[in-house]
Amino acid sequence: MARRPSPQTRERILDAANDLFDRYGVHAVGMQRIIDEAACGKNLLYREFGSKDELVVAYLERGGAEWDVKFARALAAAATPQEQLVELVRVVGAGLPGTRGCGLRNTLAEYPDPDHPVHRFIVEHLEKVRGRLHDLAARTPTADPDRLVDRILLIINGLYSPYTVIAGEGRAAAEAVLLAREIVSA
Amino acid sequence: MARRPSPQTRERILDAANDLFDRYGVHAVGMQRIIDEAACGKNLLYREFGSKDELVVAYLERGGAEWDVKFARALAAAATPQEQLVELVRVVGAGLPGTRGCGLRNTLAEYPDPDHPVHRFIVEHLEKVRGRLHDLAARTPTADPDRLVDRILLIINGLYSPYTVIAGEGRAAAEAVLLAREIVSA
DNA sequence: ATTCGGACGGACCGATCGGTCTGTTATCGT
DNA sequence: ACGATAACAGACCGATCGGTCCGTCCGAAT
Repeated sequence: MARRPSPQTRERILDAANDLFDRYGVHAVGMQRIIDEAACGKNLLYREFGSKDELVVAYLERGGAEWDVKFARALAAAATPQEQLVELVRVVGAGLPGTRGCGLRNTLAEYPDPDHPVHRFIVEHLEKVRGRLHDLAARTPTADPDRLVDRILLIINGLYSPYTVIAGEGRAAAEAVLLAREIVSA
Repeated sequence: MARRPSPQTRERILDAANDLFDRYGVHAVGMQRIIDEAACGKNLLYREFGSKDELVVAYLERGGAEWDVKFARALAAAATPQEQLVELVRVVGAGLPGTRGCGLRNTLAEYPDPDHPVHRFIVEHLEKVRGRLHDLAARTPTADPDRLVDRILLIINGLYSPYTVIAGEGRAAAEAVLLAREIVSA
């Protein structure tokens, strides 16, 4: 009959939101700014994403997918589970420059209300991450996989700290890999 | 002649701002909310603090002072520089429950613009922290104090991660102390 | 008792927030 | 060519943002 809805509009909007949320944080970015950046009508954005919260969740889903890529890359780059954990730390550190850290963790800080869907989504994702790390740790010769997970997460979370990200992420990233190597071989 | 300005009003306002900023983040808290909480007139707040940015800086100064207390406590609680570093990690971990992490680091994430006075203040403070850690590390028998500082900071920053703070800060705090102990005695 | 000035509440400012709705333009299928 | 519909722009909504300003009230010094 008539004009068909373009399937890539949703992606274009999400691209713009992703960039702005990553750079400035969720609360600091208004919907109009996203609309300007995406060069779309306000109607279109609210058709694709019913509310800002929904858009934020979509942004976080993409962030979670990026983490999956990191995880897969680390698994592929090393043979043993120990080396894979170290490689994961290396991948995280290598991904820091030019970013503001981890969108999921940064956004979690902006939504302290544990009942908020955005908060719940992030915690859920991070628990999944912990689960996958645990699976990996359980396949290492360590006597206490939980402890190994705690330590690796401590390092990764430390790398994602705003302080680390902004001041000298280079040194921290290198040191994190060395520390991770010692931890997994202990 | 007339009524004298009460010297504790400034503290009362700062108390309210401190509590709200700590709990919800800077961007999420409006001035009116602080005024309501402090039960003061809007005039008074803007006489004591010329703008929201100034109030935020005052809030961060108090956060910096709290860090100084933590540092002093760690120095007093142990004899050797190695043990003092471990103690510092322990103090940080012990201070986590019931908080949203570190106000300075959380606020840094909210002010990504490196030219903004709030951003600059935080980076300046954190560099001072690094300096004091370096002084401490230099008095340990380690061959590479810089590396030791990087590792301790990685742990502390990891503890202050929103993820650590919200999900299971107990395990992380205990593990951080153990890891710090291994690091300083390596 | 009068008066001076600080504390307070709130009206008010322009701008922006998230969100809704309408009108115009452009592109498609028939 | 025509008509249907998606995409776009923007007016508009109430609420809130940071910030200014004014009027009232009250406490203390004279």
